[in-house]
Amino acid sequence: MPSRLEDLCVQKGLKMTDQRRVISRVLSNAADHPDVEEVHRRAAAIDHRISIATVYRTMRLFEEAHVIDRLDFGDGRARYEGTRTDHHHHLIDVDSGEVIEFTNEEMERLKEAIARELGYDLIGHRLELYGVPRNRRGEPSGGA
Amino acid sequence: MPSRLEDLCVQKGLKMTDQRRVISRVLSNAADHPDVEEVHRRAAAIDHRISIATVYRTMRLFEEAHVIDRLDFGDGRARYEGTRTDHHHHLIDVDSGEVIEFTNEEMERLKEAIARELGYDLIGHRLELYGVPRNRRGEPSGGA
DNA sequence: TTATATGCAAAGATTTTGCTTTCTG
DNA sequence: CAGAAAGCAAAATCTTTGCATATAA
Repeated sequence: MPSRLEDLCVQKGLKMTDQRRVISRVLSNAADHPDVEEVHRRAAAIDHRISIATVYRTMRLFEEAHVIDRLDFGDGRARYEGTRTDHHHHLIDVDSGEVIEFTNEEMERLKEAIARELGYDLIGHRLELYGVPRNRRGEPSGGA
Repeated sequence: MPSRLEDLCVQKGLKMTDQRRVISRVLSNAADHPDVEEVHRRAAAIDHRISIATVYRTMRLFEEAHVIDRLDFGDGRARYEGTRTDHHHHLIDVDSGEVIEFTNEEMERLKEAIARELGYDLIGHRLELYGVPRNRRGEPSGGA
């Protein structure tokens, strides 16, 4: 059975190879935000005939076709998630590294309003919040 | 005359070398968001006795001391700006690459509220809007 | 003086690319 | 079959680091 993202690829007219099917499946099943190395690891577990170069090339292709979204959590490498219909954002728990997704209608409205006010049409945006759990306390946020 | 950021460094107890003074000055005078290479270029124009390695080390030091903020506009390298008192964000003009800064009190409140609702204390955040000028036309804004 | 900073070049990490072979449509 | 994709390894970016020398406090 074709994965959700595989369907999306076909819909967009992408030529489908075994590798792309596997990567589609990995990303369709991912509940998290894997980086390229992790995608490659999971893909290779399904079918080892897949190189890291192909993963890189495929991620770029998928990104340009809007099949996936590239994320950036500030750690120097790209993370990915399958493109979704809901506009959502991420809160990164800096203690655990956990990523919490959230949606917020007011935020959507506000972003549009700000862009319009500045004379722009919004075509993209990125919001990440970095936080620490509220009931855990005492973390010194001091220097080095 | 010491630059604004040089004062900040001294205030934070950082040992001041000629290189750090020059970098402080470059960043104090920057109205944009230079990357490391650009900082090095400008610093070397003032005093060539400064290596790219020192710029990297100094940027990290300054960032950790909260003398500067690291930004990320999604192009794979870090950008910097002197730390300011106002919480501001960036709208990137994807046509020209120009970066427009803005502040928005409602946004500040909203972010805090969202984090609190999710059970977190906000310690950082990042918001970038990507837009195209509204009075320039012809760009098909199609896509998913 | 003594710990710290700098320069240089080598090493790391992530991502891209040239070229040959393989495969999709 | 023709043009596109994959694999592999080399290269390109951006950033960090080891070590000897120079410098701030």
